[in-house]
Amino acid sequence: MNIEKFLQQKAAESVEALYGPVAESQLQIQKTRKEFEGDYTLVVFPLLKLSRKGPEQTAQEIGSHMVAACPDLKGFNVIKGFLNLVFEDSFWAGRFADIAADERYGFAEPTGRTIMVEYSSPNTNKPLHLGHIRNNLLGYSVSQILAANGHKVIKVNLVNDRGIHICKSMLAWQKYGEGETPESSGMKGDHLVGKYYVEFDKHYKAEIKELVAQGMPEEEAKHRAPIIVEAQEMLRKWETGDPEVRALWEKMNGWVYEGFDKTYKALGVDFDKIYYESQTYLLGKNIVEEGLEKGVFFRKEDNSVWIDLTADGLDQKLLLRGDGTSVYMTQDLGTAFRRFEDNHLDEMIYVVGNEQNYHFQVLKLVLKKLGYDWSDHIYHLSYGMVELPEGKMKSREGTVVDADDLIDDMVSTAREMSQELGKLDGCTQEEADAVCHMVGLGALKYFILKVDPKKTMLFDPRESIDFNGNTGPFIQYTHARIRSILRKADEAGIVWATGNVSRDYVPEEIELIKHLVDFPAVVKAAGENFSPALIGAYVYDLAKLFNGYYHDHSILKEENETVRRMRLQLCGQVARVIAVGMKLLGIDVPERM
RNA sequence: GGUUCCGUAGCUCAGUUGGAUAGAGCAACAGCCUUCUAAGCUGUGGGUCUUGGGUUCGAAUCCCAACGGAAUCACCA
Repeated sequence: MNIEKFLQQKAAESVEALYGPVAESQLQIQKTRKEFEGDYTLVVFPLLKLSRKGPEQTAQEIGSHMVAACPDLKGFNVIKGFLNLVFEDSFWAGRFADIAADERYGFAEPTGRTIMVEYSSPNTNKPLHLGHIRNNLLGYSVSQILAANGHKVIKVNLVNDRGIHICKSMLAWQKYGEGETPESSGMKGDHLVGKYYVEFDKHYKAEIKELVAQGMPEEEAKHRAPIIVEAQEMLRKWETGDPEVRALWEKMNGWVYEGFDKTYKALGVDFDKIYYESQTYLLGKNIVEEGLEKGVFFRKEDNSVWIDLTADGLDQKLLLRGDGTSVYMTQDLGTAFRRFEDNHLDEMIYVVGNEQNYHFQVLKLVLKKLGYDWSDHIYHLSYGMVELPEGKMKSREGTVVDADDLIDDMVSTAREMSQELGKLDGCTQEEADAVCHMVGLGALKYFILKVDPKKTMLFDPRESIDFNGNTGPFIQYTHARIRSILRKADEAGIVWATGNVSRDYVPEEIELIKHLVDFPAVVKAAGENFSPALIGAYVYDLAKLFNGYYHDHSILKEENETVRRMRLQLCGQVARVIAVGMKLLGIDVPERM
């Protein structure tokens, strides 16, 4: 049951009885701000035309009528044009009982809708960095949130495993690698391959410089440098299926996948299906044919195929090269088509950085012009870049924050902090390791996910990510403290999960129950807005509320048995909602820390 | 130059379809551990919501303009 809707209904009845018919949009119910007394507030300004009275008097009349008509309401007060309504404690006791009885609290009923979420989508020529971390965490979290909203979610990863950039790493390894392998070097496979990508670039730049010194224009040198010519030759060989090149490609990609798997595992993300571009890059040509037949596309003299989007405020866009080979857009048209056909998707979500806004705008528009209705069900979850204080991260300039390094740093910081505080002294090494990983990753994930996805965010490597304040560890710590209380209650043989409970609440308890009541609406909003940040803010507020309560009221030491039981149950539900909420962010919470 | 997005405290960020005196955290300062975990709690200071117009009972939020920043406008993916 939605309390806002319930109150809106009650308000409508009262307003109609007092002043006549009223539109739903006129009845604005919102939570009462905490500096005023009350639970929910009706804004009466929009109703003044109906009542033909001043705000104060209108609010008084509606308030009196509502309280008289609804036994759950204890009273009301009016400040300016705001009617603040107060519920009986018994009402909140009822809501709390509902929550406790609902084993799937926060999860919506199945909708029957199938949604595919594509995220991660790395290149196999270099290791993952902080930008990929944001992508992965967002994609995974949004998938969890959509699933909680009752949708069937298919998580997919489209690996960009072919193309000139891959050949660059391969060629450099062939020329300068001297047979180096992950085993022989002790390097993680993706890092080893990345090393040769950088190596290529070094030699390439040196060759360009030399050619320019010999008098060649720079633009020409970029195309004529021997090493790039060789890389392009390698790509041609790859495309014709040259066994030697293919074998090298498979070997080096294998190293990269092994490396990626470790990073994915450390991040706690996974996929239901992995696509490889080497298998999908030929898709889409039939769509190009179709577009030509329908007259939506056109062919230029050089045989290349285009679509003219100038009437839509965009440019002309290439869809197929003159030699008949495909481009990025061709493949994306093909894969989108294939995915909707094969999976009967209701929605397709691409978690891709905002640098590709234009691409997705074009993709949707092209499909629309071809007459595919499902183009409306493509959504580009466009997230902002992660910037460093110096600006954008650039792989080739070495100004990237490496994903594995960052994860390791976070875990070791968590370990240092735990040792300093003596938190894990009683634990086995295994338990301690697990908690440090949980906390370190919790700090990282929360740091990333608490920011609105669409906004550019800043990461300063010189300032380590916080473990105090509005952070993942703060929330994890709150959970651990609650679990500790419940553990002690059980150890002391206190029966708290069943039996009579007090309904005599302190204000902080009402606040906690009110906050718990909001959870399903927050999950819904997070799903509709594809925003884990909403969940993050909610869970943080809940933890903060609880910590204040914990500080001021004893739980285990409460002598009145029914009060103590009520408090323990409240703790139990707070811990549960924290755990579920964090799970939607892909963050685990510990039993102790 | 065209298109899109952004501009809130010293810093990092919240601010639900327009609603009450714009909120957190960090940093700074002052307190609270013989009491369920101090990764916690309480308090103080800190704001022309970039600027200027407009819409209205009411604007950080909507509209227009200016200024500042980012992305993109590839036969790369």
